[in-house]
Amino acid sequence: MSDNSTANNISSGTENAPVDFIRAIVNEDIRSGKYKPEEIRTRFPPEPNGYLHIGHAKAICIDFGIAAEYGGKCYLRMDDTNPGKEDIEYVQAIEEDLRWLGFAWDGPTRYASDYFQQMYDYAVDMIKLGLAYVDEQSAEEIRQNRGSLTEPGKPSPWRERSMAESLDLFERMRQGEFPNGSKVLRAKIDMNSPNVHMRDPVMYRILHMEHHRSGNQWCIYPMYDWAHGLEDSIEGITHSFCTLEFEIHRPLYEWFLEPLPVHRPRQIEFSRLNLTYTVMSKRKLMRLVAEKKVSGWDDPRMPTLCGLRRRGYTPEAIRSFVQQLGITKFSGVTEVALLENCLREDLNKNADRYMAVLNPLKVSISNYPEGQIEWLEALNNPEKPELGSRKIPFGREIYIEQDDFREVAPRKYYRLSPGAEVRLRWAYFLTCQEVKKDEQGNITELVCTYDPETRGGSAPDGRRVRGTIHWVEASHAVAAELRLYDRLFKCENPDDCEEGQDYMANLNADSLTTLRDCKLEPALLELPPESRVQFERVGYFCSDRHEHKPGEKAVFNRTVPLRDSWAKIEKKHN
RNA sequence: AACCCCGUGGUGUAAUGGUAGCACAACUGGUUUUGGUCCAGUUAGCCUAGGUUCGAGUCCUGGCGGGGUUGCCA
Repeated sequence: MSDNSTANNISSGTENAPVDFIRAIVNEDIRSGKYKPEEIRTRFPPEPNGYLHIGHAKAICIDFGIAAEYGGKCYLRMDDTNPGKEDIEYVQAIEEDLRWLGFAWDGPTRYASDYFQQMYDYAVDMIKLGLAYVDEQSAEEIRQNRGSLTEPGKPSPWRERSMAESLDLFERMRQGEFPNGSKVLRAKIDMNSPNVHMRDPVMYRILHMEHHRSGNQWCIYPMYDWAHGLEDSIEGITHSFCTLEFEIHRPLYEWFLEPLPVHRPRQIEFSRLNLTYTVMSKRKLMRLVAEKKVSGWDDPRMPTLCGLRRRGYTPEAIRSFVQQLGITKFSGVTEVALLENCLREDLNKNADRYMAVLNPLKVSISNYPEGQIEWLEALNNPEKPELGSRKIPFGREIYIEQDDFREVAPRKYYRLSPGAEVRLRWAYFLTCQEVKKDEQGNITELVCTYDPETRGGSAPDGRRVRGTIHWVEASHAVAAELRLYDRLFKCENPDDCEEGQDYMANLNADSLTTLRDCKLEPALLELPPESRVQFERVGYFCSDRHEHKPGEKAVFNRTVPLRDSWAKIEKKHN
């Protein structure tokens, strides 16, 4: 994987970042001489049973970011120990999302399934050590005998069977002599432990099932607690980062490794990311897809990385967001506004500006020569004049935004109204002379005059106008489909709902508005898919990855609107 | 209910035991050929009660509050 050899030096922006508790631990391990900086090994260990989302991005930035900062290595390992749920489709999607986010793992993609033989051998050792036994209770019996949070468990009748018998049975489990669910290998720990995970946890279960990588080579599969620490150990991971729900598993993680002659990584837990107006669990996201509430895993309203990508989010914005989050053990909820701020910050600097009219209103300029088109110069990005300019056509008939005209202008309304003068961005001053309507009284067209002296947008006499509006010349306008996305849920916490309902009841019915009669300046049609741009005064948009066809069909997704202080003013006055 | 973890402005987070700071959000004002951006400013915080200490957000104990755990999932 030569393209993976580049260092992950895009960093998570840590130069001036405060030292969080995880980095403090790593620093201490280096200071004490336990590891040299370049020996630091981390891993990102997804289970290939779903798509990566913004919550994973936090883990990814921590895993890859910390390894990179110390000059260590970070591996990508598929935690594929449950063939019933996993699939190659997800492996490829995970790899693609990771690359898109900007991270390169060290070496090839690794698989827990590649370690099945070693794990099996160590399990045999555990039996020989008297630390594991084959149990023949049913799943139900095991559950019952585990006790509860308040009551101790009861030992299995098979708990004290001989080592030789367990060895024989375990070997035969592997050979496929027994049906699913008939036997398991269990660790012999403590049925009275207040930590229920220590009450003789299952290490192996029988699953006669084809695995997406190992095929039919195995019919017993290791459980997470037994497998994960070994995976980390085999790979020489020094610091194994995971989320808080695994905290209570840490004693087990350590218990399994302790008697074995193996390297012992340190597991460190941090709080997972929660976002307002968002659900994050795979199960909940899966249901949105299955019940067709969204168009798929990469629907631009989904918090999946592929969804955010299609929406127009940049990898830089996501990384910057994670860096600003910090790392703690406190389970809170982050406002999605912070993410959006990171996005706008990046896009403001890097997105070229264009003009697009979402809801067109036709304007005829009565004193502009009929049939004449002139090409005016417009800056691509006022934030970066060095990015140059482009030419946009201007003519007698143009479209402006319906919102930019009011027959009766409210106080502080700086846009067009009868008799009022505004500036057409990059073009001329315009004054509204006449309003045309149909029989129902709907405004169909405006007749205006322009001031030829104001070409480019400034008046030689020094007169000023308060408002500047965007526009698109009619004969060159490109028809486009624009998709305006809003938050998927209508309340901050989608799980906060009435008795008998669930998060599905909190879906925002207006999370998608499709506009099919939009008018774009011609250059936009030529942009390749996934071009991120700003439609001036409107918002940031991204040409759709799948449906936008350069030269043929313009389809843009609204990534995030521009801040709209006029909307605030108007709301306040109503 | 038992065990584990965690409590700093509205939100996310800083602060060798020594002046509680940053970002986002909200609100003011300024600049502006995007009602964008940018700039300046305002509001607002150590869960609580004791203890240790010259001095506690930080250390100890209790209380309260929140999260996690009771799959042959990860």
